[in-house]
Amino acid sequence: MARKRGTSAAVKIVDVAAAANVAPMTVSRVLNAPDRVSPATAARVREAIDKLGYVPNLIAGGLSSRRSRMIAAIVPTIAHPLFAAPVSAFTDAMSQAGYHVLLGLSGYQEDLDMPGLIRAVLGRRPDGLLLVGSHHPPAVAALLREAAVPVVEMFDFTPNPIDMLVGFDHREVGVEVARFFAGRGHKRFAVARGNDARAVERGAGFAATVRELGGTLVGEWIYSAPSGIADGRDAMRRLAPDLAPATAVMCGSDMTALGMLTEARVRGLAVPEQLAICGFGDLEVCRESEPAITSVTVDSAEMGRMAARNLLARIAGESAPARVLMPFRIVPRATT
Amino acid sequence: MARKRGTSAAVKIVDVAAAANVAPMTVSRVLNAPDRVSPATAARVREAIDKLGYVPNLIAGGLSSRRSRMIAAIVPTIAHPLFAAPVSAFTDAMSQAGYHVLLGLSGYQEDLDMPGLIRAVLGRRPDGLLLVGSHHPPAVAALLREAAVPVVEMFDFTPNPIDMLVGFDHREVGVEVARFFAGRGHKRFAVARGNDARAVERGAGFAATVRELGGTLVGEWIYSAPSGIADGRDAMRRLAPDLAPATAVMCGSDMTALGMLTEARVRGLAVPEQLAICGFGDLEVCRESEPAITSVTVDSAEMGRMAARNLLARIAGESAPARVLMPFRIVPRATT
DNA sequence: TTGTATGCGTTATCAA
DNA sequence: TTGATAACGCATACAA
Repeated sequence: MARKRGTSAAVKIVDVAAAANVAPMTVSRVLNAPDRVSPATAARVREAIDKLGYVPNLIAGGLSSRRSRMIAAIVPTIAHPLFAAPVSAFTDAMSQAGYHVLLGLSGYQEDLDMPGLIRAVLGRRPDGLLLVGSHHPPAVAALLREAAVPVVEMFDFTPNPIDMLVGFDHREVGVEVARFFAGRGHKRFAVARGNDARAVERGAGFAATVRELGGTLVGEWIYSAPSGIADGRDAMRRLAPDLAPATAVMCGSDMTALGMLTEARVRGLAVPEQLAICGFGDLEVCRESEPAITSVTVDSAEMGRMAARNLLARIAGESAPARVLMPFRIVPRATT
Repeated sequence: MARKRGTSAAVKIVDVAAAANVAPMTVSRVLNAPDRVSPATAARVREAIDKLGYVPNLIAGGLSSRRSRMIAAIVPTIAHPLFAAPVSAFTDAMSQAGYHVLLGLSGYQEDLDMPGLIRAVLGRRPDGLLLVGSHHPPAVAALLREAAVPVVEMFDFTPNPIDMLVGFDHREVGVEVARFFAGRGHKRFAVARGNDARAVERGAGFAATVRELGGTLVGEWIYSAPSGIADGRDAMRRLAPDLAPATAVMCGSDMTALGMLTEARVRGLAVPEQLAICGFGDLEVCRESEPAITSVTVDSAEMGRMAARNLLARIAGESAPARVLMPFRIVPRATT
């Protein structure tokens, strides 16, 4: 014996096996495949487990079975409610299925070493990955494809997912918001949005549709993601000179929308008469503000659960759709 | 050979060792203790690592070294910004130290099987635990003490932590808010808060101090945590009959405060003349609302980093303070 | 500075 | 239905 490690007082599978007068393998089966053990021995084993307070070592189990029962979730931030909701739903669904979620925060900085983050996480040999967003450096997709691990991307809807995708079409959101405004007679439009890829797409769809419908884009204000209320107030201050006569603004998020609404009130601008506002995300802040803010809603909890379902199916070797397009809907409220 | 497992195509430490003409142990050292390897061989090994795309299996490493380099974070919810900020900061700090964070969502339901959640997480053999909040079922503390794993509790300040504690004194917050209001001449007070343990403490401190100072608690509205804007609007509707003459309200969170402010505006109540409002958390929503809302601020990002620092110190075998009391401060704004 | 032997705690596989 | 055995891929302890 060439080692002198600290004798772990922790109870192991052999201890349980000894206490129950069975082989370790039988204990393992009681835990992982109960139907392959006779009820009598299973009961005896469970008794021993309880008596000894045995907590199976999933690290050892993972090494042996080559299944870690962990999922890595790579998220730009959990501090924005837009992401917190689907990530929570995803985590809950995974927990119920017996998986644990490793949280990786990628931030919004371009200089973050995303491939490094992915590599670090792959060292844990996760059974699957959740990526929030679909705009990664090319090295990331290569890394993941090579690792041959199931991946779901969530939030975006792009043509060539790394593996699977659950999201919605941000460009189409912009298109629909423009149509919604136009349908209410608006001719003048503006945008206040973040510089993240999704907001860029929504902005592009909006601008293109505005042109198509013969409207005018009178102003555009771009801030750094993630969006806050201050960004909306700021946008209002910058865009104010261009907002008369009546203009309809698409905001990058509900936070931005609330900020614009707040600043509009301060400036005595009539909403929606002089300024119509549409947010994005349908957060509580929109529903409960006064006036209530029109917003684009998407069932983000369902999106998280769907991502979990598809990932679990793929892990189980079942088929799962490569791309799931989630619906969205504009909820008209008092700001339009 | 009694097995026929799938021949893993994955590159392992022996493959790198062969490619670099060294022993596997040398490769391990290049990765975990570079100063114990000569620069020449280290360079050769790194080259092999890059060429083969070797990603060390941390599960195997963890089993061998008995250090998982994982931390489990048990949080009621990440969907509330009050928790999202410190948990983000904690996760960032841990990532920088080479640790991964396992996310466990405990929710607010009493019926959640918290001991079960803890046991499941302990199966991963985390090197440490972060618990948000200090009000656990007794079984949880027993479980964790027995596991002999470093634990930090965050957010509360209680006399007998399981292990370590970084938080602030919620009762004292209530006391200070009452004094703050009284110092501005208020005699009539009300509370709108959640039913979670921390809000209960703040409410108790507030009520006791109000009595002590000869004021009157004219109303109290309690909702289910976590708090939202709707809870604040609701509170305003319920408390309205009791709010004349001028009353000062302590809210359970900034969301509640924003809701009350919104509903007060709808009802034409003058703020702060007829109704003074103080929130809790100092979220952006307070700073950027109009009027800006007075709130209690605590550096929650620093709290998360501090929790990470202390946990890392303890893991490294260094000493770390058992209890760290974080300061808080009332930020007077336009609602008081 | 580098290498060798061994075990970390579990599960897949085959045999009984 | 149960058991014996050999990996799983790496790092510790010790030797050279």
